[in-house]
Amino acid sequence: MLRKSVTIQDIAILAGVSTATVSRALSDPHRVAVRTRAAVMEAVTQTGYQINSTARNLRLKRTGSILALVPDLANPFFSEILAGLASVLSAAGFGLLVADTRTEPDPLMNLDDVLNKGLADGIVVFDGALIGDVRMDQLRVPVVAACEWGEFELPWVRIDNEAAAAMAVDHLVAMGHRTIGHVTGPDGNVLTSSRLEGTRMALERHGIELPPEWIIPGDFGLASGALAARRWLALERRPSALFCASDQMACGLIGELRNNGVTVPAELSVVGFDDIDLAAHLTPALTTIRQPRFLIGERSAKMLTAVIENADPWPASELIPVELVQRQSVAQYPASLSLPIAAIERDGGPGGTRTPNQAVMSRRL
Amino acid sequence: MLRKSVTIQDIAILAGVSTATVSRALSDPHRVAVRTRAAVMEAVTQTGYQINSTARNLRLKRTGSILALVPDLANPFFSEILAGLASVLSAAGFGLLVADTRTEPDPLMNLDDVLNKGLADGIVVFDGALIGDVRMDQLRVPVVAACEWGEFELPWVRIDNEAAAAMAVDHLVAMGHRTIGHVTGPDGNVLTSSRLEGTRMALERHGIELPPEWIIPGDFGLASGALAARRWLALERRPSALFCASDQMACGLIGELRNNGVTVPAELSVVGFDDIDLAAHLTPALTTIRQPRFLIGERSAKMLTAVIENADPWPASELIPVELVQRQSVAQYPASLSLPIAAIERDGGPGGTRTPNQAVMSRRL
DNA sequence: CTGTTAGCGCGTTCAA
DNA sequence: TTGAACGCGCTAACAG
Repeated sequence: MLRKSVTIQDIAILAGVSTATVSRALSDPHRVAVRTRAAVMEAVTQTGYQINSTARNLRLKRTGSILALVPDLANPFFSEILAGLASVLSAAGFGLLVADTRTEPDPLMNLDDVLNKGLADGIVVFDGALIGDVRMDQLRVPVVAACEWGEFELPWVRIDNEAAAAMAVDHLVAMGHRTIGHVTGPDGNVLTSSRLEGTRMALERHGIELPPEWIIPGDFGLASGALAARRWLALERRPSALFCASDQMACGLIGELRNNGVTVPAELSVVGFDDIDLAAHLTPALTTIRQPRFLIGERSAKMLTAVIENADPWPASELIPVELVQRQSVAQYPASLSLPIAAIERDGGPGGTRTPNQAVMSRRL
Repeated sequence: MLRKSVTIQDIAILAGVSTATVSRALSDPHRVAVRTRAAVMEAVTQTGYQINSTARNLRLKRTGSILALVPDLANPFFSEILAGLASVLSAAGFGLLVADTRTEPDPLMNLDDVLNKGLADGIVVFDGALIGDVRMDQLRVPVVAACEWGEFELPWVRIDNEAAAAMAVDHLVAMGHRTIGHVTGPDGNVLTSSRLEGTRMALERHGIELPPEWIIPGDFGLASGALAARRWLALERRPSALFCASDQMACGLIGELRNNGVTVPAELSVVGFDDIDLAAHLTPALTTIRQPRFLIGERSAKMLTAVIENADPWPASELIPVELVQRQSVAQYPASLSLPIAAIERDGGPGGTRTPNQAVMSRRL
């Protein structure tokens, strides 16, 4: 397997030059005479020489890779972000190292260690829960916080969760709903609180009450969506619309409702969050808030490489814009309007569920 | 940011010993006197020393990480496999480097290069399409092929796609279906052909015809499932069951059918492939072939680390067992039997759709 | 434009 | 049980 590796020395001898020249010919070709360069290249192709990046990195005092710290690698939410990361990193000559913060050697092992172990030239952290108690003042490498965030001081890339939640609520209000509930994420999560807060504030702005029993606890997962459905069914007074803090929960919710003979959006309108691939292919297709995940990955990577290369110590954080994707899980309220025919009879024109995005977006305050 | 890093030298001076002793105290503690070991450890904690893995790797002639070559990082199918890989790799002290073979610097850049660039101590390749024309005889590091495979000589970890397809078909036959179609993966894919072949052979074994028009082309994606639904609807003579080569297609299919007023499983039984998370939460919950993705990752990693550490040149390839997960997208045929009461009347016992796995498994030849 | 020299930080002989 | 010395393969001064 491991054939004796050919080094820069071998090339030097073969090409009749010094190792320094070989190094230059490889890293900065135009700083070497054409003839010698040719000789070097000849030797390289002839031997199949491959530069030893470990030695190079040692000399350069770098590692050549950046590390993504993900709370759950198996969660598809992150895969597209990783793709975004990889696309800019590989273009910039960095490798992408991934680690699951929940599975690590010791789960939750001293994060300070991971951050300072010198495994990477920079780190993207997706797990806000972990960052809380890290001493930011003595980080060895630049760190960017993506998606989640907390009270720590760190450049970040994320969406405006409160504004996004407000977008969902505004849409439901624009569609005529006045009784709106919210299915939340897990307790203690920043995303949970900010989306709930956004929901609260938007409702308040519209002068709409949010009774505590309409705040249904979830955990972003499918199963908790199904649970939420049962909570909703058990309600004495039910809201006509539910804004779920994740698409997965919306899926679970809609499925369980159907199992109980409740039709979405006829009997309940639902808005999700994320715009996972499946959202467009559910029945009904899910109206949701789209997070540009690939873009989040790209921006995080760009930010990190900028810090590393320019030594720009403090890059500007970025708020990634989200958008409302209207599909078919939200109906006009009262229900009669959701039937095109009824809508025509009443409004004298095609209203109902198929309004194009812009129409509704512009109704926002 | 980058504070002057403390090296083994600093520790040596601080502890009043030589660098060699420090090195030993760290890598092989019991080969050093208790007192000196304590002194070293003291100096280590005092300074916050972190071993420089680049230097270590250079000395040890390794990189400390293994590389996963994935055709599409954004595809959630791989995320769980990556989690499996990461879990055993990090336990074994390796880092997990990921690269998207379609996005790489030059998409599809010379694979020989990637494989031999010396970026990793071992490689897991998930993209069978890439391996085809690599010269296996001069690989610098061990390579394991996962999931996909071709005609090349390489240790692999995968499921038996033909047997898995047969499992799906056998189940449908056991449920009374005699007209069964298949929605395929993309052209030219090994998975596509093996699953189709498995379907073919199983049907033949049961003496059931497979008319060409019941082989509906797909590409594993959601949209192609919806397309397949329209193909099925347009059929003059329709099969009573469809085996889809991926869950995503099954989702798209079921959704589009519902849009057209066709109910699954009442009017069409559907079996998927993969058992993605959502499968259990669709309506109807999807009966499917479960691929243990996390396990596939784990086994690939174990195989690779075994080769690297033991220098076992040729580990035994592994066939990962799959299982049929029965849920609600398959009905007894003829349709009347799908009602439990009818089943009881006829069989004198609880048959129907809820038969435990084993019952069906054992019906296989 | 090119060669010489000196490390990057570590593990590991070989003696003591 | 420990220390001195060497070198993994490469790049960055500094001469020439």
